[in-house]
Amino acid sequence: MPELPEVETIARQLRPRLLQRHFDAVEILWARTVERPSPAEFVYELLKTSVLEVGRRGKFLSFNLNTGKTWLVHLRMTGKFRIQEAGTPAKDDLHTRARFLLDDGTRLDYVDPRKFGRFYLVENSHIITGALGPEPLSPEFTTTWLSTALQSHRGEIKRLLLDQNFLAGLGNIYVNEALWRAGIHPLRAAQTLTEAEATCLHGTIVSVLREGVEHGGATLSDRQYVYPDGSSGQQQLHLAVYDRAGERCPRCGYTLERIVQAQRSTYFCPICQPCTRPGDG
DNA sequence: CAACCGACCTGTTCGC
DNA sequence: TGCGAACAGGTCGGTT
Repeated sequence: MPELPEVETIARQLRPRLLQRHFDAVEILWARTVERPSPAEFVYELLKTSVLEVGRRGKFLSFNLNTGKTWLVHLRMTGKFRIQEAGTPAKDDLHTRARFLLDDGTRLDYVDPRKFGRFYLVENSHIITGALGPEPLSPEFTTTWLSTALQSHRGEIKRLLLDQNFLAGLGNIYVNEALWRAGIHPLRAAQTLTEAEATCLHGTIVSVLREGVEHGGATLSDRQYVYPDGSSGQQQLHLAVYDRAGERCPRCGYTLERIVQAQRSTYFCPICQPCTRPGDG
């Protein structure tokens, strides 16, 4: 499910539920969910600790613990958290991979059908997130930075924007949307973007992510819950191109196209996103 | 280096 | 209806 806006929404929902709470019980039902340390050590280290801070870095959720360690979660494709209120009959999901009992009686389930999501418990979050690129919604992500950074990359702009070590948090949905809004063809070589295009792209990356957060992220699959409290996002109603091959471009009315790039679907408008830069013919 | 590909997994949808 | 192929919001590691 999650790109930056979805992970941010999850963090915001979990924060008030987890701050100052202790873990009274921790169960790992699918061992490979815990990347490090071992599942047994993970359980041992988490038990009886409390949560001082809930945050996000790129697509990672982070929980700072009173032991000084940090629990990081990457949800990958299908990871989800679900809060089950104290005193209500707990519903079991076939795909629950880990369970946490909090000291207020709340149960926190980690559900992940495809088992791709990973937990990390580390002394310093930098061990896991240190190589990530800048946060697109932070002051360090500036037009100047983007414009300059693009110049040293010969590869396709879409692939580059999906690279978390270049910029942290964009995924397939928001990259497609940002490029469409900026009128930039996804196959363009990054370093061929003009300064004006880089400036525009910077603006669309920020706006598409901000809107995503404002709308509570995108919920693509209609089944089950998505967020810890059982709610869904609304950003999917505002997507112009993602998963819309064959439909009309909201801007010009031409038929949207799908191509495959780095083994992932790319959606774009061949009219609004010409494959050459302005003035090249 | 960059591009490519399989691996990791399960579920849903689409085409014949 | 059934069955296999393609596809899915992500990333890593090994090979050209």
